[in-house]
Amino acid sequence: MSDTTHKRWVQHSNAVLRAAGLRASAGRTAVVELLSRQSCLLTAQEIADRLREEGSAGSTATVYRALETLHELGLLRRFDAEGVARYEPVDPSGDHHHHIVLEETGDVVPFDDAELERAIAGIGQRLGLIVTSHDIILRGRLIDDPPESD
Amino acid sequence: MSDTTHKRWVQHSNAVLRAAGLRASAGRTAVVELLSRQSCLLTAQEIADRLREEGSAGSTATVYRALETLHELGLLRRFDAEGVARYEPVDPSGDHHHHIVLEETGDVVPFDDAELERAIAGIGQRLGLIVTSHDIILRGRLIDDPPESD
DNA sequence: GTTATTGCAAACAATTTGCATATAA
DNA sequence: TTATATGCAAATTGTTTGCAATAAC
Repeated sequence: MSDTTHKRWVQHSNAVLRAAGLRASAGRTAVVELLSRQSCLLTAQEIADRLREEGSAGSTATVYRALETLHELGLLRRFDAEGVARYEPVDPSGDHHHHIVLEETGDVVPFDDAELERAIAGIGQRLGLIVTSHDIILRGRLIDDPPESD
Repeated sequence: MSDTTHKRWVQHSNAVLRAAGLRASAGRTAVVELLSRQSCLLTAQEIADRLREEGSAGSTATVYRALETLHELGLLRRFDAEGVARYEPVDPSGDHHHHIVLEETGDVVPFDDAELERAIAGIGQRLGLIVTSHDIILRGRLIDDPPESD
């Protein structure tokens, strides 16, 4: 996400929160701020740690509560993997990406692919249902990397 | 999966386990048996409960250990969602399906879609990497269902 | 016999919750 | 003011592990 997109997401989030009757409180605001700077997956712990590092408020409980609220309001996307949840901002313009986990390193790399989106868009009709969201995680490696040999 | 496929998976699993130097022990065998009958996602707890119901061996620890082993050997697929892991057999013929979570009920329905598979198959080349596996979860509702209104 | 496997209970890790206090509106 | 938000600590939930007893091969 571009710098402008970050700001737009913060504003959008604030608007949605206000509209839901919630307040611009310190803890939640700090979480929104932090997430807006980070375009890709963060865990609750990582968020809590960083907030504490930079001196912002943010107890574990507050971070978890903020993430739950933001997720419910559709402002965050959530991924569950290996027993931990990770979150990232949802671009209000509708843009989104997916993730591929590199098997060598465990790194998570965002990607997007028009062909894939097209296929997903058609699934609803083919199966007779309304698809409201989708999560896709690929696993693989860079083409140059040697295959695993442990 | 058909009845025959179930049996094939059990046999395949047993072969792989033996090849890995592991024994045909009671607990793990019961887990394999149970999973072969259930083609779709089960949690460790569900497995442990069912085993106990039907009188088979199966402490929590054994179930978790069996699932870990089977997953490592590529015999199971694992999905993380809402803080719980779910497992299902991997069809040795390479067939696989994906899942859609119905938002009304939480039910998980398996589906597969050739178009989607085709898109995924092409992603590797388009992005310059080797995709070794993929997990896809859709969320949505049946076309007749009324949209949520809470 | 030797080595893998089991079950129990204790240990863990991620997340949630109760409650009294602080704070935005 | 008054309802929302916070922080702490305790409680839950899902999963892992140490260890002595047991079962496969």
